[in-house]
Amino acid sequence: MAEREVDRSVSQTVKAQLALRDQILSGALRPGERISELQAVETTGASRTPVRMALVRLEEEGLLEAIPSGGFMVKAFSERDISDSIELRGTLEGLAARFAAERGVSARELEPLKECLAAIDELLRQVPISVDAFSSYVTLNARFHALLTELSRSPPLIRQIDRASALPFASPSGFVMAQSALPEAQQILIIGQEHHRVVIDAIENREGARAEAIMREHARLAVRNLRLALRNRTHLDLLPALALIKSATD
Amino acid sequence: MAEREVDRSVSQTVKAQLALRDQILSGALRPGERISELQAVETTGASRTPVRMALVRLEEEGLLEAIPSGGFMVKAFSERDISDSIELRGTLEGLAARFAAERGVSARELEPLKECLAAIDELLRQVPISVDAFSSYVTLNARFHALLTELSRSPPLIRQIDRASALPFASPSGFVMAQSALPEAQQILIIGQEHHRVVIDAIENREGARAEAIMREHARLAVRNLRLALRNRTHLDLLPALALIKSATD
DNA sequence: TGAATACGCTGTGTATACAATATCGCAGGA
DNA sequence: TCCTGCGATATTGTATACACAGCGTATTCA
Repeated sequence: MAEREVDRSVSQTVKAQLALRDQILSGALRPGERISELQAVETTGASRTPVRMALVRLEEEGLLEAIPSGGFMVKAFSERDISDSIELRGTLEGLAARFAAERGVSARELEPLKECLAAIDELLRQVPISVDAFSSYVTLNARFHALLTELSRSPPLIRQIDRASALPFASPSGFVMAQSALPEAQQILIIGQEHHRVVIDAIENREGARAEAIMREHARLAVRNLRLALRNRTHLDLLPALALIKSATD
Repeated sequence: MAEREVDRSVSQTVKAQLALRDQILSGALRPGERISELQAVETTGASRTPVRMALVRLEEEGLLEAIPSGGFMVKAFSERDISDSIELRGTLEGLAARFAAERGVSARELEPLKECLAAIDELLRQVPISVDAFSSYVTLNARFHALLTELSRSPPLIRQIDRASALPFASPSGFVMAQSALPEAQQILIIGQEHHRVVIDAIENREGARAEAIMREHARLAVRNLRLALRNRTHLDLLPALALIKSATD
């Protein structure tokens, strides 16, 4: 134990998990690289048990992959893996929107969504949008998606959506940031906001099919834009999560 | 250590996980019941570290729930949780079928699916179906769904479908067994088989939307039948997985 | 007699020691 | 020179010990 000071305010497992995730997302650990427990113990300061725990959790999140002979490696993603993940989440959110519409949502429950919508409207009034406003947009957008998911009132579905969003590039914030690299960024944000407006309207009028369709379109748009952004890799370093893309895209 | 003989042929973690899952699914552990590590150590014969590992994995599978103050409890499911889980998997499989259709599948890749289909046809020729044949049907059906999922060639999607099928009542075998309790069981199996036939046809003709629609319908049918089966709880003990349903369905 | 405090026990989180296995390198023989 | 086998080393899997926290109970004081 010696002089290693232990921070008791937060569990060692969580601490190790966060530290490891940072290392992966920041690119300190390259995709495909094997990650050894001992090495992780040194860099995180926790001991082997919590580190192992953290590694297992990160595997579940999808950031790591178990090596059959033992140990873990940083997972590498192809461009298609990423677009599939986004479309996957869109499909799940579509189902959530349909559940919300079919099961009925009170005006009171819809209130936070509408507030979110209005706040984003306010932000988008700026042309061009400032860096600060964009950052607020990312937060509000994530909040909107989370609230929408909750409306489904289906714990199994919510759980699954959370898992699908665990990969940084598949999270609402992730793909908004990817799109921001495009010159048409502002236009894209405005279209996205239009989708948000439509889905609320569809849920209010209990039109399940329409609510579902618009969320899927929302995701498909994101996929198209991500492809564009990857073509002209200009400001792509904006999105550290993309460090996970394997260099040799197949 | 003393006289505890250790089985080295399979990892202790896996052994503990299987033993615990058996206990949960067999109903030895009631839903909502707290499960203590020490108790699990005694019943599984493994030591605390692998047991903890197994508990974490079972939590990820969705069978257990972490208690904030520490420890785990057996998760309880409402009837709606179960039908949502089935519909969720249907939606995911629909996406897989669409991917398969849109991305194209060679005749060679479709071969195993068709063999599966033919084998099931053979089984269904018996009227009424024997217990043995039914058991073969369950296996073949699971195989069909797994093969179909593979055809999507989308690792993220396959991964998600696997997770969605982890809960026993959400797996292909699970809901087939639930439906078997109904008097119209034979008829239901025949309709299901028709769905299988259509999805292969749609994939062959690259009709993504049709392939997707039929898989969703497939799941919706299962949900309807599950509801029926739960109404007249006659042979419901056929499905041990349903031990997880909380007694007071909300 | 009731309430409050203290003590003890059960159980989890963490650390570390030990055992088993896989991989890599080196040496010897074909 | 290449292949194979054996050994050493490194790393994971497993077991257990220790510490701290939460909770229940019992005892004492008002």
